[in-house]
Amino acid sequence: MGRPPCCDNGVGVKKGPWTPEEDIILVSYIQQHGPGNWRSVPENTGLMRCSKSCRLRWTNYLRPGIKRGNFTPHEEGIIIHLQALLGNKWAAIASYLPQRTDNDIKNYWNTHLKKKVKRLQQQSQPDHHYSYHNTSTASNAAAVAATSPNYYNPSSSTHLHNNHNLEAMQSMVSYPNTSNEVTTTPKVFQFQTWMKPSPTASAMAMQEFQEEQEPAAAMASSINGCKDHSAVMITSDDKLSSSEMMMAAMSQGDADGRSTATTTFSLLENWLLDDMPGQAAMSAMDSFLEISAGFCCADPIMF
DNA sequence: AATTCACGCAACCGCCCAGGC
DNA sequence: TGCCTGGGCGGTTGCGTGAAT
Repeated sequence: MGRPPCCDNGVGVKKGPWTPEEDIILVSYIQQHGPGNWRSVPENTGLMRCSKSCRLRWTNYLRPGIKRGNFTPHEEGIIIHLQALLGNKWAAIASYLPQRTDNDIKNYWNTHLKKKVKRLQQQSQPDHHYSYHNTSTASNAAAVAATSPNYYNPSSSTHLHNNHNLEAMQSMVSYPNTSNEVTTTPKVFQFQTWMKPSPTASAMAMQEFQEEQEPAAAMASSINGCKDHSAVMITSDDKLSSSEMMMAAMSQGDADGRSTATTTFSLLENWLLDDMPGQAAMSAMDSFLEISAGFCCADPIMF
């Protein structure tokens, strides 16, 4: 027999949409006391809400820095790709899109991207010899992707598959994660996986994003989106997390080309090495640089 | 203009996990 | 060691809104 829901005991616990007044009360309380200890929030504020409801309202709606709606093709690409790699680990995916909430990403996936990916999988099926036993699982999607000739161009990417280096990197992933970020997979391994061939559907989806827009408009959108993103990062008074810098760097790299490659790369280094202590970081860096030497000259990263 | 339908999103529900005792 | 509790997460629901008929 499980524990009763936290809100079960509350006769008179309010449900449904939050009012602006409730929002103000919650925000002002958190501004004074900080987030956390959610149990005490309804007690101390007089809000007739359960603690979970308060936490959700804060994390999904009221928290500063949240970007809502209008997912860019860039963000869609990240979501599709990470969903294929990680499955429905929305919190983990959200950690790569710092301005988005897991709930937002989950909703967007369920309402937009899932259909799109599914449709593209169906479209691509006649063209392939692969049998999709269960394309709903991330592992299968990734497995299919790993052998997909439609997406993966061996001639341009063989340098990304230096087994020696990849093994060296994988051997380091057991170090404790000292970062506060929510990660289910150490960053080095994530990045290594990221550089691997992507799921067929993901690749096709992203191809479709490009095709859906006029090339010039797509380029403008991409650049504007990236620059907006970067502008937010640069002008923000908040201290940037490494993952934020990572995303900004990747955006900037796309927009500005190789001129920012060096800067971008140092940001990538910082982001990757967040996970690791000194000696391991240096060791990882050596391996990473061997791979990245090829990466810099490879086809543009897909986002 | 009224009704129906589809979609998007905020919020809830229930399970799981980690930490404290 | 086991229980209790709070917090986190993913799945699902239900309402509001706009499009279609």
